[in-house]
Amino acid sequence: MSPRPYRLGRRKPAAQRTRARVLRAARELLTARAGAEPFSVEAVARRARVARMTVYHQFGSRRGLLEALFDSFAAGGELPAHLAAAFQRPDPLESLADVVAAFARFWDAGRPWIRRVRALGVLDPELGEAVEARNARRREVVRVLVERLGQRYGRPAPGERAQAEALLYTLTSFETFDMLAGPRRKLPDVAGQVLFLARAAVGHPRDS
Amino acid sequence: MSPRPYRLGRRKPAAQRTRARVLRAARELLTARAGAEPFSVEAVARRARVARMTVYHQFGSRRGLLEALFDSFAAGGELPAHLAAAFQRPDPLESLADVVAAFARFWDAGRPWIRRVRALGVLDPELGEAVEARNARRREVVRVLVERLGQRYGRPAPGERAQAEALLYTLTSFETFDMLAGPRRKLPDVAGQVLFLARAAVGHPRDS
DNA sequence: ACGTTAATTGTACATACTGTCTACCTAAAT
DNA sequence: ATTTAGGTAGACAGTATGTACAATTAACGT
Repeated sequence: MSPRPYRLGRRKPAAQRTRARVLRAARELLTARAGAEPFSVEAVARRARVARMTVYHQFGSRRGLLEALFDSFAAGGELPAHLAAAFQRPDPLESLADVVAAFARFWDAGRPWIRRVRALGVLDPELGEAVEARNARRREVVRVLVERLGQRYGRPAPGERAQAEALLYTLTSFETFDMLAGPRRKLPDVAGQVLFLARAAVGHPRDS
Repeated sequence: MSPRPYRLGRRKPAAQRTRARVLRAARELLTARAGAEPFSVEAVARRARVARMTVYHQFGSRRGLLEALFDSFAAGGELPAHLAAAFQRPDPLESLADVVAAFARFWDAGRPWIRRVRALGVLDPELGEAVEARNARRREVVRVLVERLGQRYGRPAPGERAQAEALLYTLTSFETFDMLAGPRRKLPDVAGQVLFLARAAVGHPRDS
């Protein structure tokens, strides 16, 4: 009765390839220009040339597919490396600049479809929670940053620390980048503006 | 063959009452807590105790309903009066403070459902355009504000003006307020933080 | 008073999507 | 050879949109 042991072996890469194909199709579908075919499991399956049942088999549900998409993006990018490099800097103000730049590149890379996924997250509370959980890392980054700034430049007011965290969290959000970038602003410009506000938020306007 | 003239007369208020009832139901449905029944014409009609056909008759489509909802909110509030008052101020920096406060109250009043409508706007491009058009007024407000600041305090650099406009437009957006407010921050706190950043954005940090 | 108009409703329809289920085929593992 | 699991196919119930057509009702114009 107990199932005999079974490892996937050679089948695993094949399965992961179809998985990747589905994720790619989902990303493309969400990126789709103004025509905007609505995002549906059916459409994803069609585009990936896969049976709809395969999608459910691999991701469980529409929600699972979107969460997996978000994760694959976060895992595949260079964000962790950039953040690590940012915290190597001796001066926390330089860390701040690097962190802002890192998130700017990160958001910019996935701009068209991240916007849609976040919108879906607003409409579907459970998906929203999952998406929000992906921001926990950013929350932590901001917290550490503010802490180091406090140590280096000494601003011990307890309320101010929370305020600075809230501001930086908002300023480094996807929404801020997305709105500031608008339809055609260049990435460096936007990152520069965000950094400008971020420095003001932590009490260090202009250049030092 | 030409239809004989016909004014609604006494029937008009009755029709507008059902219209209002439908809009109210829509707003309530969008505000619905975590349970989050999905927003659908069917659900709105049920809640308004009205036939689904009536909704289509009055608003044309799901999209039309949402646009009408947005408009009714903008028309009904005190925002225009607050903005007018803001621009009465002699000092444009005081105008800025009032404008920020006005939008803060405006967004705060409709927070739960505005978030959802905007998400729907991201997913449905045509609705998105309609929603974006509602922001034209804010865009203009920001433009005039920056212009007056330039006249009063003299910062003629042409690029800087566009930058300041972009920043203020982003800072006064619903998304900024919504993120900064989080689940439980108080309105005055948030407005204060936004104003803080806004002053920095136009080159007047702190108090004067 | 009587025909007309428009708001509202009821029913039905074509289309599309979600999630679930059952059955099946097949390549790979044991 | 037998078992396991990935992928497929078809059907199903439930819900949604948008449209069409007919019916009801109350106010309107003459």
